[in-house]
Amino acid sequence: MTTKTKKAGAATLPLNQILDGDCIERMNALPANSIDLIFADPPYNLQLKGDLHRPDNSKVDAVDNDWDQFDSFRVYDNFTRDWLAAARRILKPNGAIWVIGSYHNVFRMGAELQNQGYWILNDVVWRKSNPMPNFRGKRFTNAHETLIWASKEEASKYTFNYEALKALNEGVQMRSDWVLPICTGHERLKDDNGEKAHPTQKPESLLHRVLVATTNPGDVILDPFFGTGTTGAVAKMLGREFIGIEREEAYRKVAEKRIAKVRKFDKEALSVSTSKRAQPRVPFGQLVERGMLRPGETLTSPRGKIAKIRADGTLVSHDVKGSIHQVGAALEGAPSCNGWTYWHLKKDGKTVPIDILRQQIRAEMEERPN
Amino acid sequence: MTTKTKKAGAATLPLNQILDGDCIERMNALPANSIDLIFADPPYNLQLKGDLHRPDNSKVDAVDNDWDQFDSFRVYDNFTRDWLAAARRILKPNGAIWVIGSYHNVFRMGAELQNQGYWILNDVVWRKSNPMPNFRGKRFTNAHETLIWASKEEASKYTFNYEALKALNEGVQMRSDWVLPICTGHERLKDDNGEKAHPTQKPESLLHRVLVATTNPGDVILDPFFGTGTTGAVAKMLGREFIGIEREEAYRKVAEKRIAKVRKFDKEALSVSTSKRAQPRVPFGQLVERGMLRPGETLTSPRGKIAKIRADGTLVSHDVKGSIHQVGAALEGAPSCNGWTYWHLKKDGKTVPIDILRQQIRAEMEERPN
DNA sequence: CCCTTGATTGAATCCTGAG
DNA sequence: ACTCAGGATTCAATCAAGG
Repeated sequence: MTTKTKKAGAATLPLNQILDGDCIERMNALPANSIDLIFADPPYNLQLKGDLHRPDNSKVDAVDNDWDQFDSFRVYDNFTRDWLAAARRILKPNGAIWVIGSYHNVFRMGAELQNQGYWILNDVVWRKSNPMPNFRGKRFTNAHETLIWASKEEASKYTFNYEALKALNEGVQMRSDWVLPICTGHERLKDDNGEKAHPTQKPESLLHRVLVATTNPGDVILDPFFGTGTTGAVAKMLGREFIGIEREEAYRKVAEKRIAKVRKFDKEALSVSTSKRAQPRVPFGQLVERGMLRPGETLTSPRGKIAKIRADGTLVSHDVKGSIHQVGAALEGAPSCNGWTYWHLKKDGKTVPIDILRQQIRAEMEERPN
Repeated sequence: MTTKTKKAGAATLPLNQILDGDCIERMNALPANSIDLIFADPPYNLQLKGDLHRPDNSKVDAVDNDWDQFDSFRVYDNFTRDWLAAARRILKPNGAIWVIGSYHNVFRMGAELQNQGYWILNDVVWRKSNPMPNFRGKRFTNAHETLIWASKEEASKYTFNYEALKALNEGVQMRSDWVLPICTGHERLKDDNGEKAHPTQKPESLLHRVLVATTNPGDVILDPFFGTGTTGAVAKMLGREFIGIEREEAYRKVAEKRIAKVRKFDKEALSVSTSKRAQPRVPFGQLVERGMLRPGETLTSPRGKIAKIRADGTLVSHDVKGSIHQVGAALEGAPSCNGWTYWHLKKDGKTVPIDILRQQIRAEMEERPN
């Protein structure tokens, strides 16, 4: 993967680069509706305190009376409002965002996401398997951080690789609580003095799960608080494109060096389990046309209902006529019915769902795609 | 424990009673600085559209009660602001509050808590061991709810029974994520028709942990959204005083009957509250996410079969795709296969089963349980 | 009595493409 | 924008019934 640009409407995107400067200005300079996914790990209120200014630009002092505290929330809220608005503009209509935070800032981010019309899809808890203990024993060990996954708007057709995530979780659907270790050991980047290069480096396993779940290969992922580039490193591994924004030169340098060393996984490794929805549609009538089923033959349901196949690929059962789905639904008094799994036929003495015939056709299409 | 009143400054408190009517008016009628702890489970403002059916076509019994309907975020925010303000006035200076919610409302509650000068001590995640799945496969299983624990103000000397919680947790610090089952079975209260008496009854184990952690015997606990009285029932068991407020007569009746039956220090209830530790199940996908195995790497079987690892933790070998177990079984023509012992990798020149990687992760979990 | 099997259920912002 | 219809989609726990 090399640095390149990508056409997005009239303008181009600076792909696989780390932009310097203020993330709001940088995002405002990008074309609207051009980004597939944003991952954002913004600074927390506490860490911002030294930098905070009142709306009139006077410095906020460290006194913790109520007014000052409210004032600092207001400054943080303005900051949150502005970067979330800039992010929303550049997201594609079907784009989505992830934000991560702790109780210091995540409630304000979540409320502002909702206020701006983002549509929350899940809040996800990153449950740290090796958190820092609470040394003074005055509170519960702070053992998790919260992520919020939201689409640009309620109507967005967001990306979610359900089957891949289910595969990652040994065949049961992935839950909203993720147990993952914090970033330590050789993965934790050090600066020239051997100190940790960034105070809150996120583990690559976290980004791996986020990107496998909610992007596809080739998607463009933007991280406005790039830090030491975990998002970029994992995006590159997974065959995605990234755009990073980071105002601290020291972090940019570490990130560039880090990402240069990353190798992309090979193509076959990047394909993931897909759902049936992604497979080609096979009309039931095709089974009849192909002679796999004969008009006049009967199908049975698990509970003993019977229907007869007609030449046009519809079924008839007493006075009910229609598609395999409609007749199944009508006989069960159900709002809907998947006829492919509902109706069965006798084959070699065994009763099997007609879906196995569809699978045969799909296998053929796989071999000889048209 | 009987109904009684307690001197609180000039006024008295209606202890161990369920007050009817609006919780804001009722709280405003109580003396200031008189309550030790508030536990609040307000309406979540779920915004459900159509019906939802399970794959077997049964209909999900949704929370569609009038009390959960709000016209807009603005209306909900005003409601939240008013009841949180009323709650704060009646809390003692060293008092604290717990609120519980989901992503629909918890961010708005958290932000307003901060705005009003409450001091957040922890956000706590209730990880449900048996949540309702995501039936359509469109999102992550919504497997948790969030609690926020906050003191009345930053300077409050709040109650935290560190050692008791540590004991509850088999000798290690209690973390901010709690694994507890949802309320089902005989604990779930039924109405006269045998239907669930309340759509969102909380488990007693949850309240047990909250009250043991942050109150002492004799403390006064107020619940402004009392429902069927879980807070009151557990408070009574644990020798605390409670005040409930509930505007629905049906819920009040159920709660009164329930609490009358509760005996103090009910041993069985105590034993229910300590959740058994979950078996550490390690999905193969986690080895990939954690970088212990790389997508694209190959695994081998004892008899020389080869498979390649994909980014979602599945394997591919020629035209066979699936979990480590599925692919192993297919290649051997066997009905099943333990992929952990079947598949091997090269490590330090030796061929070893991938199970040693799982053992590594389990060892880590052993060291730092929970 | 035990064991197996099947039915039921839980705070849910739960479909999508063709016409 | 809309409607219509194909057809994809579930985990853990409790409890009752049957063997």
